[in-house]
Amino acid sequence: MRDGPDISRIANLVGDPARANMLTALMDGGALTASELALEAGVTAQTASSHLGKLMEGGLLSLAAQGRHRYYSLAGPQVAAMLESIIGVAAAVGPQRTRPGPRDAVMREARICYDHLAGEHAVAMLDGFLARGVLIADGDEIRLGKSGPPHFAAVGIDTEAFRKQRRPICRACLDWSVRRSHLAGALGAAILDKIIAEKWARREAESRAIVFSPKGKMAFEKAFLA
Amino acid sequence: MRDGPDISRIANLVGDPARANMLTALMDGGALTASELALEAGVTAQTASSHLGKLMEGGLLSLAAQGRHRYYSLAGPQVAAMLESIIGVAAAVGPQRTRPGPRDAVMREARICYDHLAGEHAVAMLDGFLARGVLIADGDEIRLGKSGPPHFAAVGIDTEAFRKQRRPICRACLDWSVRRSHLAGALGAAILDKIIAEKWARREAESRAIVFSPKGKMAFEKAFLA
DNA sequence: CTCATACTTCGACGCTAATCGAACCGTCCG
DNA sequence: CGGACGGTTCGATTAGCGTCGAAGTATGAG
Repeated sequence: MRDGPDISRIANLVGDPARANMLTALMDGGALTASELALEAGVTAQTASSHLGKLMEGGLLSLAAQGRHRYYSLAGPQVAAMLESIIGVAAAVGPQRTRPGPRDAVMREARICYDHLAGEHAVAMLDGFLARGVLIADGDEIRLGKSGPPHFAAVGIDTEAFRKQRRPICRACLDWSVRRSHLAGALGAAILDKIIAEKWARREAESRAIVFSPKGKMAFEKAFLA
Repeated sequence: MRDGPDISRIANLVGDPARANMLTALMDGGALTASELALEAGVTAQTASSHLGKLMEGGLLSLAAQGRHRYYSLAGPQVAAMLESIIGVAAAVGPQRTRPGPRDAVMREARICYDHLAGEHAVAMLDGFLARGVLIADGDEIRLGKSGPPHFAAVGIDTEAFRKQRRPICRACLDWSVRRSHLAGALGAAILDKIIAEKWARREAESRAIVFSPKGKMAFEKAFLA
């Protein structure tokens, strides 16, 4: 009845909550294992496997098998752009139903995004890193600047050790609330670890929100924003 | 488990074939009645009404009630852009499954889009109209040029009669195969009517493809491309 | 008023698809 | 080797949704 490519087939793939969660978790361009994606989506491994199969068949994901791990990632920037635009519509249209309460304000300020910090503080932090040359934006990628390693070593984060991992050290991750990038990757994860370890902030129960203590916030700003 | 707006809710709305057809039919920015959309989607009026209700609740459509007609249109350019990007992914990913056979080549060349001509011939025709000033592009809209009415009157199409209808005379409709606009609206429908009435071309059975006869093609080009 | 048209609501049917338990293939490690 | 772990496949259950027939509401025409 209609011409053109099968748009509903693609949209239907994104239309399932579990699959949508998986896709958004991959939006930073990274690769995650099937188990990680199952956890992210909040479903069991079998269910996740079924979903991943459908996403593969639909051409939205690409797969890199390494040993007994299978790393899934988005099939390309076009897919990421599509998800972006859907998020845009959902954000423009969604507020009608989820009224922004105090919890949401906290979420906007600081929260956990997979394993790193997100929200206004995270965006400000990345801005600061880039402004001071601690990190350098290289197109889509982010690299350590010359002053990077000593800067992080001063607060007890060994960037040299990251190089041994397969995981990229720095990665930009789009922040839905601020609409700009924050820092993901191994370094982003290490910074979050430090925030938790130093007890500068604590996780809200049953939520992804992060609440800084007054003293913790000052220490955090001194360490990463100065 | 995940932050941000409810992306799966939006995608799910587009994920149904009937709804996807309705949305793509509205992608030219025009407004269509509930009955027209039902026809476009290939479902009954009741089913269409149910779908339209969901699309409204989801914030993807806006509604203008006029008498006993209810004109639905996309809620905004953001929605259109989202659909664009989904179409882009579907087109990039789809070809793997529907290999382009001879039937598809015919479809690309000429086919019916609701009630008007689409495909390469249709795009070339609109290009010609605009180049010669028969039609004038006015931003997103298309109007009749000064030479328009006599030009169409010469082939037996009375553009004056169109003015009595509520339906817009000219409308641009995005062509999925050529990725540029072709002519829709009352004038587009009248041209297709003439093509069929003069037996310049015939409809393929069970398909939306249109096949021109050699003589018919010459007559068509003489009438609309000269 | 009566009839026709445009559209929505109600109710019931059928089918798809999401989900999980359990069993089945691999790979890594001791 | 054998055991642990990561992933997928199979099967069965269940819930949700799309679909249409029929009835209901509103608008317009004669």
